[in-house]
Amino acid sequence: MVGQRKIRLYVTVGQRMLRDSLLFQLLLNDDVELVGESETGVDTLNRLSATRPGVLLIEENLQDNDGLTIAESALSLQPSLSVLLISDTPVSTGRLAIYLEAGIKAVVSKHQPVQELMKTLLYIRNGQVYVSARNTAADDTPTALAAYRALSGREREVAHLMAGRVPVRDIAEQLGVSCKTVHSYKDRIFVKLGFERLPELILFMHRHQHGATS
Amino acid sequence: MVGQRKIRLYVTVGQRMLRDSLLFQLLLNDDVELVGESETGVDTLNRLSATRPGVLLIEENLQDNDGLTIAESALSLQPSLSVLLISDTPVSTGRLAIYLEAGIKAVVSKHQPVQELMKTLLYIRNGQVYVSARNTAADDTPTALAAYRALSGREREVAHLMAGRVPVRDIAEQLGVSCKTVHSYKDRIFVKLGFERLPELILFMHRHQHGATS
DNA sequence: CCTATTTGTAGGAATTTCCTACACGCAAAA
DNA sequence: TTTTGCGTGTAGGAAATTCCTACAAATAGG
Repeated sequence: MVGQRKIRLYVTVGQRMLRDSLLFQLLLNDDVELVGESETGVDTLNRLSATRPGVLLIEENLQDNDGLTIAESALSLQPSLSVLLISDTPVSTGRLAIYLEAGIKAVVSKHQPVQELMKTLLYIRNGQVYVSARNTAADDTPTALAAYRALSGREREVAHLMAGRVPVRDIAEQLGVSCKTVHSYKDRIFVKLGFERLPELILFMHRHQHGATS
Repeated sequence: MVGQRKIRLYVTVGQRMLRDSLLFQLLLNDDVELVGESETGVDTLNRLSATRPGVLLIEENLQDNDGLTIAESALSLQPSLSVLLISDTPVSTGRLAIYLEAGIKAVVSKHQPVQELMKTLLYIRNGQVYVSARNTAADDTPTALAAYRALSGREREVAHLMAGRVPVRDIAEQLGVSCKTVHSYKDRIFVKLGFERLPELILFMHRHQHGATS
């Protein structure tokens, strides 16, 4: 009962590289269904009625227009649309208020981690507004960090080894337990930290100096 | 014998969102070992000798400096370094020449697909220079597209269904073959198109109108 | 017409994912 | 203090996935 129906997603991001890497991330989630993508605002508006997205993920600064304007037009065309704006800079409370006023459901800045984007997307899927806890400063994985500190000894060992890309088999051997046990640790670690795939853990461990392999 | 030793990668990208999503991509490859990351050029230079990367992936336009300058400094500090520059705009032949002159191994623009980045990274890992085929215009998955057209009938059917997130089991049933067979198709499709994970296929199919699931 | 490759089909082994289980210890509640 | 309960170390099972290998029929090139 995580989420009811699929998220019909439309993505408007100018640069292909960012759009692609965002989409690769987002599409890993089964609930995300891509219904369209554009580089520009006008193109987005043109294709809106044909694609009928539930969520529009759109950059604030587009080549041809600004995202806010496009979002407003889109909302007038299709009021049920949930708009998630990606801003280039951290969002001040004042700006945020303006956005919300305009009917935008959430704003994520490019200075926030990608995971934030997915999280926000999941939140606003049903038309709810979502304001992330502290999106002003360089907050960063505060949740994950707290969770990490709460890991048990064994879990940390495994987390460390996994982040160093040590194969499960070797970890099991080193710790003198069965592979199954290692997998259990892995599962628990991922659940506790809220991660889905190895790169997330690697990156996290690296960033918190817990990952030094050698 | 795909690649000899691991790629010791240092990433300098200003915006967290882009950096993260690029890293998530790149770290999916076992051969990539992240040794450091920075948002700024000076920070990169400071940490260079401590991290000793083999490849420096750096944005052209940094907040504090321009990537080219930083790259040149980095190269004088550590001549064995392979620098991969990420430019904001498509790269003209002239600019490319200047970059190569400066000792940069390759340039990828943000208007190119992410896969291009990984491909390039793999190419330059051993110090070779890599100039992608046509990086001027909106080329785009020309390889994959050609490969797609060369898929056999059965393969296309499976590709289509998989892109629509139909479970393997259901595909097998629909086509009246065993799950194993479907997996074989899947493997072949991925090999032929040069993809690694489902989102790539989904995106590709979507972009070429082959993915419409009703 | 004959060899070489592609295509449709599938099996096996190793790994991974997702659950469930369960004893033990420590901590809070009674 | 005795009980109840949650977290931790440990592991098993089922299903799915990945990575190979196999092999006959179809087909394309000579």
